[in-house]
Amino acid sequence: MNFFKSCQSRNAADGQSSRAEKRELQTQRIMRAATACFVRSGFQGASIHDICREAEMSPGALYRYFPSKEAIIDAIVAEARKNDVEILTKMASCEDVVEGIVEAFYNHLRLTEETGLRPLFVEIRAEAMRNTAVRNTCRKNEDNVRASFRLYLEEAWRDGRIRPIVSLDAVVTVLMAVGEGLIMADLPGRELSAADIQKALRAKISAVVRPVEASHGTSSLCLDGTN
Amino acid sequence: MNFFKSCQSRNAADGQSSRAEKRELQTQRIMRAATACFVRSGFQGASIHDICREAEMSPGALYRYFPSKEAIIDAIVAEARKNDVEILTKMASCEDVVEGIVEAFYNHLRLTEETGLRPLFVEIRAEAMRNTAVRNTCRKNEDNVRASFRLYLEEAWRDGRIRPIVSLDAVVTVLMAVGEGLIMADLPGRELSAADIQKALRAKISAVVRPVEASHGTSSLCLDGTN
DNA sequence: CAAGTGAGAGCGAACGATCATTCGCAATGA
DNA sequence: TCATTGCGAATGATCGTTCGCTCTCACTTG
Repeated sequence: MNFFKSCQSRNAADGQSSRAEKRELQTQRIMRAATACFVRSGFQGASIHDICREAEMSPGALYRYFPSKEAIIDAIVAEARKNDVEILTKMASCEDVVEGIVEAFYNHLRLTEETGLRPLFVEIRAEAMRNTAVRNTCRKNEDNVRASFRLYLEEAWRDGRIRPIVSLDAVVTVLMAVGEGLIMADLPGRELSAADIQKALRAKISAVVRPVEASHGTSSLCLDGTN
Repeated sequence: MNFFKSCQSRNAADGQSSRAEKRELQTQRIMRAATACFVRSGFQGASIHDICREAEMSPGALYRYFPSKEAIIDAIVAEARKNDVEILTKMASCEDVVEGIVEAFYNHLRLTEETGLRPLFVEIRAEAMRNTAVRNTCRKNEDNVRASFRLYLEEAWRDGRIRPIVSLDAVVTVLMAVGEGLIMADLPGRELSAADIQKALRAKISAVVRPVEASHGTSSLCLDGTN
């Protein structure tokens, strides 16, 4: 009943926003503002008033959409890694395992940089160390990524495309450490070419995963100058 | 004149504490307490009152030793990575490059876990993303580690013990990303054997660095079961 | 050696600022 | 008409920091 009522209200090719749509829009507006503030000052450093100023909204209005600051943080943490999905499905469609992983890492790194979300990701990691709710959300995200990696490697292994060097779980663990580390590492000031980093990554990953037909894996990687 | 006077006071084989020694002791006591609080609640989450309670000291007393909370944070950040030095010198004395690096990483990981300082390290990384002073201190520490790695690899390269796959800078960058990533990664709940991780690391590092006499590097690494 | 002295150390109440959150009320619109 | 939304002043709590005070003790002085 209520369900039908709320659905029938405005559903045609209607540019205007229904009640629920507007609510969704405002919620997103708050989350976008909060994200900007958290990037700038961290979870504890950013105040509700900061977020309100950024969202051009009063505290009273904001609290109509989120019951607490914690809830805003939780929502943002839950949404933070939604881009991982497409990066991982793109990876899964790549036959060459080494190249697939390298590109996934690189896309992950590039997207993090482009969206300016790097400080947020690190902040989330820090918060996950003490806040149980955040930790659980992170863990869930991580489990998904982990499973994707594992499935990807497992299939390639069954097809005889790769020959893993240790247990798949160990491989995945170190792989994910590399991915996280690239985000944490203080690259921006370092002035290192993307190609160099990709090359180093490629070598590293092919080592732990060992493609059987080393068509370009081992042989074409050239030894380079000092700088 | 004044200098000599202040120096001559108590300098023999004197078990008692001079003025300066006591001051140093109290400073360390505050830093220890602050570290505990920061691990528990983060830099912004831990209050001066928390630190005072932990240090069993009044706010007034604490402010005799540090001019501000910021100063405490700065001091802790500057001291946080002092253990890196011995890990790196230990590494430098290891002829086998791959083994040296693997062991350095592993010691780093183990020490971080044993001291319970993992949340602090992540917190520092997050703070470094926005706080300039913290970032500069981190950068300085990082430059030291970076230089150590580079020197280590460079010497081994000159001696013909390794054959780097890309520019040394790229190798070092990815190496450090792995090190950082291992700390960030949510390992504790994962129940993965240390040996497995070491093995995966070993393969990864030997790939990017390529020991010329692959005495045990490439050949002895066995392919393992799924789990 | 005894008495005196002053800088350093410690305390904890108190400060103004800021925090997350609430509430009464006005405006909106289905 | 009434549930929803927005507002912004107000709330009590807590924040980092200060201040006036007492006490301690290494050193100077007589």
